[in-house]
Amino acid sequence: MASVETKERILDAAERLFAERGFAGTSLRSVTKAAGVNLAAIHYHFGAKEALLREVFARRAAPMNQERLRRLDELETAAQGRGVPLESILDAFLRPVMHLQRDLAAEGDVWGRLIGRVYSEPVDLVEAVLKDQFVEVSRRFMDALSRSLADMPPAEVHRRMQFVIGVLTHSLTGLHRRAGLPEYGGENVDSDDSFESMLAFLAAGFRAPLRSNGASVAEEMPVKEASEG
Amino acid sequence: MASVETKERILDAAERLFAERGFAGTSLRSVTKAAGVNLAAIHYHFGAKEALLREVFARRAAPMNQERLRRLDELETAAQGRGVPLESILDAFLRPVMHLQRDLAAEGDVWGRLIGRVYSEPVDLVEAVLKDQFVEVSRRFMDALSRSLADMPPAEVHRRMQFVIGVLTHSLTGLHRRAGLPEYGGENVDSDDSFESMLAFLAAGFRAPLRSNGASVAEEMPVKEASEG
DNA sequence: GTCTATAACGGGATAGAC
DNA sequence: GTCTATCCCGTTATAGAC
Repeated sequence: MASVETKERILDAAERLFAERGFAGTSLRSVTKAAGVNLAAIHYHFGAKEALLREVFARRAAPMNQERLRRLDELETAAQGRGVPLESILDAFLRPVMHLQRDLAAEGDVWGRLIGRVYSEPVDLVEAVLKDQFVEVSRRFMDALSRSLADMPPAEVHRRMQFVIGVLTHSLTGLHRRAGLPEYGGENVDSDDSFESMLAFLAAGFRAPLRSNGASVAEEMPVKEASEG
Repeated sequence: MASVETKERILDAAERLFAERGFAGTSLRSVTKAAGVNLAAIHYHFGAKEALLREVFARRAAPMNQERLRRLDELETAAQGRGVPLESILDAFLRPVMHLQRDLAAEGDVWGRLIGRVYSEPVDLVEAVLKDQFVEVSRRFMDALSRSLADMPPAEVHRRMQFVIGVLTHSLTGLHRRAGLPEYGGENVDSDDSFESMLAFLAAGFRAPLRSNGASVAEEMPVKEASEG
């Protein structure tokens, strides 16, 4: 009876601490302290630290990704094989994250920061904990994008999808709210305006034609006048 | 004499380990082992773990940011107050990172991964270690962008600049090379093609008009029929 | 299911010889 | 400048009482 409460209190506390300090930076003792439980309770319920992170993450990610796939299914059914519009695909990918982030933030939760942070944990940890949650979503959305953007090589679609994920995770960490420059306004990342802005940015970026292979990293930048070095 | 060598060996080893495992996940003992030096040598040369991170980061970031500012100066001089084109500003911001990343990667260095990772360290650490390196660059580029995009509110410019940073840092971590789906090609993030793709994506995204305030996060997504793309 | 107690180890930092 | 040795604390994980 109290076991369920205990388990959820541990999950809540761990979610917050992992989000704020990362995996290595969070001690199990700090979790027990924040949750008001005993150290042994964590090992009883989860077995080990890494398994705790796995459950913390899966608790939110699983329903979120189901919702993403549900929306994509709906779009593809409606499209009847004609290819789903890019904006709709991106919307189906991004909106469930934002919904969940917003709803949980209202309860004081920090899922948004966690998902952003977990992406930058050491690779081994990510593969052990996070990868399973995203394999299907990645494949399904990549396929949908490739069909929608038939002119774009799959490798390029994949690359641009990584840009989308970069924008998403960086926004979710909300780091710039404090690390950014205050004079330009501490806008909330999860506001509706911000989501619309993100969607417009990403859709336009995704559609950008590849430039006529002009400059390369090796060349200098295209400054006309001023000399350079 | 050997002191300089020792100090640089420590910096090199610490750069690699911080990049791979993060700050909290890296022990000073692991650094000494990788560098082949004594534990006390780190405290002699740097004083404390956080100061070591600061020096590791500043060693690369300082010249990189000077180069960014030099390029921006050049552009603004050439523009004679007429406003620098968006693409050139983004180029000046992004290319020095890519140059440095590519040059160091050729020596087996991992600066790219470090800069990507450091951005996702706990906020307090970022403010203590990283913020100083970027205050001037942020202000200068924000000003240039706001002048170039005179129609866009500064808060929106700031928001979109965060999107740029999200794409940049996520690309630099190179995480998707392993966590992504292998069948779509393990493209190198630092290839010239990838840089051109990023620049085209970001410039187009930055120019995207704000949508006519149609949907909001609270509303449902805009599935009409199945029409167009 | 929850507790106390402790094992077994690794962490950052420092003193002081050389 | 570089070393050894050590302090002192925190870490994960487990054993076993209740």
